[in-house]
Amino acid sequence: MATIGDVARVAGVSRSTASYALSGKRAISVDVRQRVEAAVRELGYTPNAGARALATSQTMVIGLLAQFLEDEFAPAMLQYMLGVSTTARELGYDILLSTEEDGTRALRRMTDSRMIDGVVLLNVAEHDERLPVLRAAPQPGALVGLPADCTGVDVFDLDFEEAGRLMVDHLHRLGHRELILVSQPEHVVERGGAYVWRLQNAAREAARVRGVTLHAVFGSARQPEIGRELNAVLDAHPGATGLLLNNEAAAAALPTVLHQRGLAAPQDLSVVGRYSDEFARTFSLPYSSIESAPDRLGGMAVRQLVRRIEGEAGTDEPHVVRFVSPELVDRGSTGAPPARRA
Amino acid sequence: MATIGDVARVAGVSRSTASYALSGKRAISVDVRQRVEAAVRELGYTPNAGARALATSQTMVIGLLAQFLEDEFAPAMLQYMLGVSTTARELGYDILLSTEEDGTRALRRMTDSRMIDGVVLLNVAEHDERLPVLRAAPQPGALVGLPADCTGVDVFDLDFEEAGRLMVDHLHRLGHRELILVSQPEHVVERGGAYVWRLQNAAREAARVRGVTLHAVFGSARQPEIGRELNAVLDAHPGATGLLLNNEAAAAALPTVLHQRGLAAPQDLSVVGRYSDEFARTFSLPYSSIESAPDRLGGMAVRQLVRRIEGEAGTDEPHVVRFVSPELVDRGSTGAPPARRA
DNA sequence: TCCTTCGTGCGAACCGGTTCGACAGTAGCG
DNA sequence: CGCTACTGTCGAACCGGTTCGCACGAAGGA
Repeated sequence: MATIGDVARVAGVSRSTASYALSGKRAISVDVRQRVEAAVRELGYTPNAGARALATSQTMVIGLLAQFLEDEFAPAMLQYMLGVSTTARELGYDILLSTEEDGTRALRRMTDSRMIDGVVLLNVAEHDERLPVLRAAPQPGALVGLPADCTGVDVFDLDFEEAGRLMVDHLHRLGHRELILVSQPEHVVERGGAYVWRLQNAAREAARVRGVTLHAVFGSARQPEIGRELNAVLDAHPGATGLLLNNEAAAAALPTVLHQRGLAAPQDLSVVGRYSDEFARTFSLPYSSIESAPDRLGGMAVRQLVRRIEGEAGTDEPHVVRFVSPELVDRGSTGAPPARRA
Repeated sequence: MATIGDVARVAGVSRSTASYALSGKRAISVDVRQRVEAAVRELGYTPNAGARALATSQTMVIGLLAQFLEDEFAPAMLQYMLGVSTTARELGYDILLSTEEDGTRALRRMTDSRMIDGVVLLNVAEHDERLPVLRAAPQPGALVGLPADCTGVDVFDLDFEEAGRLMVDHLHRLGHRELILVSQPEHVVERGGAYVWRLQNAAREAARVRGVTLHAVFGSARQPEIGRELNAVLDAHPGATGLLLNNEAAAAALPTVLHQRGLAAPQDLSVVGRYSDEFARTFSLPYSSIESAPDRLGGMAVRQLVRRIEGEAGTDEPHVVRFVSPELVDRGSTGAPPARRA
């Protein structure tokens, strides 16, 4: 494999001159530059990443810590990963991926051995074990997901509170007065998935303010349990005319459930979900939903991370906590409440 | 950040001695070794990955080239990625992930700049553009998916021919004489997804031998199209009593379709799919299926790749092409054909 | 004409590891 | 007792880049 020494020799210059000719960090005569470039082409030279990392202490690699927790919807995680990966590549960075259960160990390995210039943490929990490790590391980090303590990191998340309000307000405005909210499993919350209750509490509060009855339940993450639970909760609240879903499995199961019960949305029941458009397309879910924008969030995290890595954001520049405003994608599953549910 | 020089100084030895004490590649007195180890702990020393890579020309990183092609089921790809990732970690390797559309460029970048010791290619097509690049690279490669030309690489794939035969034989043995096979979209085949017709042709041949009628169709990768197509093909062949699915979207859509038509499996229709158990669990698909074992395939590819990287498999050792035998996971969706389809 | 300045290129040091060869000191052996 | 063998350590070189300081020649100004 050709080294810069080979390039220099073929071009008839010194190694340092070859380096400068390629980086452009010093003035080089056109003649020499062209000779160097010709040598590069002739030899098929590509700089050795390890050597460059050693010399510049820049790896041009970003760590991506994904964790696939039980009862969280794996395909959703994939969307975040893709958002991070494609944006990173646009900015010239590669991705070192970890899917280890023990995220702290993976993070420590990556940062301590200086394999990466910065790191993106996905699916950050309320009290995430990885955060102390990240704060102790010399590399900057960006999070997707809102922890209790945001010091020292840049944070991006969907505004789940606003999402909860939006769901309730939307149906209230259409005339609904009794709603059901199906969240993700309760132990996801207990594990630190704060977004579940962030949405739920805000929805509750909005319902209270509007004088709307809201039945909030936790649903399973799998069929057939979630199907049974949906049936049960619809049985339990025959007066409810709107269904809010903050649970991918519930959304995927709902078509069958509604069909079994002979219900149609929005004629008999208005439905609003909270998931990504990609998810909706893959499973062709016909429900209006709050776009969770995983690719966008992942992209934002990477962009900010790269700004910090490249020092455009001075180390002193305050860290950001940015919430993406939820947007309701109308797929026609909401309307005026029926006089009486079938 | 502490370097091995710092460790050496604190331990009162030379850099080389510190290095040997840690690697164990030469005899070191217990006294010195303990002093070095103490210094490591005191300073929190971790070797710099770039420097080590430069010195040893081993990065302990494996490239993972995933491509998310249109109309291929993304969550399935994720399962392969997870299989690769977890096995790599078990063997001490990290994963450099590329999801670029232009796989050749990503591959060239990774190999030429020596960021990786080897590479796993997912979703390999019949005539995959990445293969010439891989063969020209100094690093070994392992594929998941069967290309036309396997020289110079290790190949792992599900035995799709056997899978096709197994599906047909299984239903034939139960007494079925007219079957429908729904494959993935035709343009997936045209793009080089040979596994589609490998299964289909073998199923056709098995049907011919057994005297079974087989209606083979290509299905869409999305709802609602695939739902309509399933209805149409069931309408078109009222005598068919068995349904074979080599199409994740079709499997996901089938529960609703069957419900709409008032059919139940296996009473009215026997169903056999071809997807992973993980997929079945996530969407709670009640159909028996040929396990596509993505995690296992990914793991096998990595294991073989690491053997080559670490030279256990001499460079001369012949490359392997290994097919995983399909296994039918019985979820109770097949049985004797009904006297007459409802 | 002499001195300064600028444009170019070179040599050497450095990044942080690993590894080879040399060399004391000690043990083993006849 | 002298020779060999082995153990344990060190110094130096090397991996392949980048970057700093310096030198040299030509151009420009006084």
